[in-house]
Amino acid sequence: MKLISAGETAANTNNVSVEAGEDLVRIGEMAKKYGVTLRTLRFYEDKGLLNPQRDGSTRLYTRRDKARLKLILLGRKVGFSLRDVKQMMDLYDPTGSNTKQLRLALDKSEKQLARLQKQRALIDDAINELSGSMSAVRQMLAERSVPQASAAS
Amino acid sequence: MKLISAGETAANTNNVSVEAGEDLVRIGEMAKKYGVTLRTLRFYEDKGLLNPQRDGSTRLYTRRDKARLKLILLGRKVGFSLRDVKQMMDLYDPTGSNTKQLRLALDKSEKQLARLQKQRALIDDAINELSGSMSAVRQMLAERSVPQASAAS
DNA sequence: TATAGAATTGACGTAAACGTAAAAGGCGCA
DNA sequence: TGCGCCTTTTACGTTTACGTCAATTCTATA
Repeated sequence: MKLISAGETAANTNNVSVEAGEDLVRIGEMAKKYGVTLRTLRFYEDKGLLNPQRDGSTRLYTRRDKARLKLILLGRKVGFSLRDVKQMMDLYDPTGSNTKQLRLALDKSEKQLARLQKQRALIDDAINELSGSMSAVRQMLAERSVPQASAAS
Repeated sequence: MKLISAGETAANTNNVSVEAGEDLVRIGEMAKKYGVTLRTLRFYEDKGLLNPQRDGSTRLYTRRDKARLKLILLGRKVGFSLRDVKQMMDLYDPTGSNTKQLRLALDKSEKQLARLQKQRALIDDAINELSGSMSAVRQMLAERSVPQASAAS
């Protein structure tokens, strides 16, 4: 219902990867490929973690975006917040040695490792506490189901 | 600025525990005693987990409330939600054997234990993954700081 | 060309456990 | 009588990572 010049139409329609073997994918394929939802990809973009190209309004993800997404997912897996991930990725400079980025990543990793170990300890505590009260409860239930032979000791 | 009968005033003022050795405490003391905030106590009450008496509008916590609060805190410590805690406490019947309550508690505990163990496994994974990438990063930084004698393998 | 299937932006909703004012009432004490 | 402290209720704010519509537009295909 909108008139578009033939040139534009020809350039944008159909064949998605026309410029090079750039291997561009749209959001649906991207989501499927990495097991995330469309919402997630848009959210990451909104937070400045991804920057897909656009064909008109359609997002086109390059292999650069794929690499970044992999990093994001790894980061999330080990418990980094998206802020942390962004902060680390923002330091990436394709022309430099990225020493600063690596140092930051190492620094954050050490802290996160400490957090994880603390969490582990907390969970262990909880497990122990819970196991303890569970056997107490089992005790009570057992005594209750055998009301005979009680009274002493 | 509001007229209150002398009787009421005499009955409500000053000495808080006048009825018996009931050992009633107000919210401030209660909070201090258990290391929680006022907001938390009111929140728990709002959620039906606590039911302090009232002296006018002032909350007065009995030892029953203290026992319940201890349970709540224990529950939170081992990872139960307030909903879970409430569900279990709601089954408490001071006249019965509470078998149902114990069974429910045991059931929930088993599930929670499973969750905790799963979490522990996840954290272990994360720790391993993180340690791995940390040593990789350390590698890169080490190579970078010794740029001499490079080129071959 | 009609229609189903993607994709877009925008915006409110969710979960959990409180935090944080705001405005006001009641208490003892000097 | 004024001050300061404790307490009350009400209600919106916080955090994180999205979920879930809704209204539209685009695109491919039959």
